[in-house]
Amino acid sequence: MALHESGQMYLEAIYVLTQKTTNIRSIDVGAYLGYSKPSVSRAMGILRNDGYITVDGDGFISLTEKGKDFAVQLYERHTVIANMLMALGVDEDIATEDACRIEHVISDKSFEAVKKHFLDFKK
Amino acid sequence: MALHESGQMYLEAIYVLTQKTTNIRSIDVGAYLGYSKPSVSRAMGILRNDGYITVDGDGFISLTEKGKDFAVQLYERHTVIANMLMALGVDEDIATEDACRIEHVISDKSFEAVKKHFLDFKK
DNA sequence: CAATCAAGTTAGCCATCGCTAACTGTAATA
DNA sequence: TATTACAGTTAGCGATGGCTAACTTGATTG
Repeated sequence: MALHESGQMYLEAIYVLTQKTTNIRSIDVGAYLGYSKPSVSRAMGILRNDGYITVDGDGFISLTEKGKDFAVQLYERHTVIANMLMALGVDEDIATEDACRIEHVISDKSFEAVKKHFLDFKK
Repeated sequence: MALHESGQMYLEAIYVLTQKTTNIRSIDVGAYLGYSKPSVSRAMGILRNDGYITVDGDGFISLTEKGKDFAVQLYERHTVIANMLMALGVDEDIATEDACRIEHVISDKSFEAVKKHFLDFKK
């Protein structure tokens, strides 16, 4: 099954946290996103069930190949969109919030077009 | 109450239809959006309740001042975002679909920044 | 050793927003 | 006039995805 928007948010959070620290657990994901334990628990069940993450006996979360591929793509979208907005003069916090929402709804084609333009624009 | 994303979609549809034809009814909105009669009926109830539209005895829908202001803003976002994507080489149908989703999630500040850049870029 | 705390899960509520089925009421038509 | 068609509404289902309350379980600590 394809990931819904909320699943993508959780996956990206896991990826970001994994870059900073090793040994990530559900509680850390919840703290990062500002969500309750049961919400995270359910989401982790779905991500695990769909093969995006694995969870070991101590509750530590790892991204599978599939999960990491997806998260890396999402995170690239996030950073490109946020950087583009900031380059146009938008404050970092607003650019980040907007990137968080736009990254889930923009098509591959539009994203690639925006990215290409932004790279040219920076020159 | 602030309009949710679906309410914004209905409002924009009403606005677009009103530009083309007068005497718009729920059935036309449903046909335009591809939604069922009950879905439109509920949405119209919410828009009417929140003061975005009025509905006369024959079921004809009119935008209130508040509704029109909102719809015009939304539609401007839609056209600017779609035109921008097309200017970057995205096909019209994809640009339109993406604009439909992005217009509901982008902040005022980011939209204004994108719009300004796009106007400069066109020169 | 008992009490407490931390992490996770289960059960179940609520809102949004699609849907179908089935009803009402009015207008057109055979 | 009786029937049919059309527009709208009501009732209620199902998915997503937040939440609280309350439980389990294991580790820590007084």
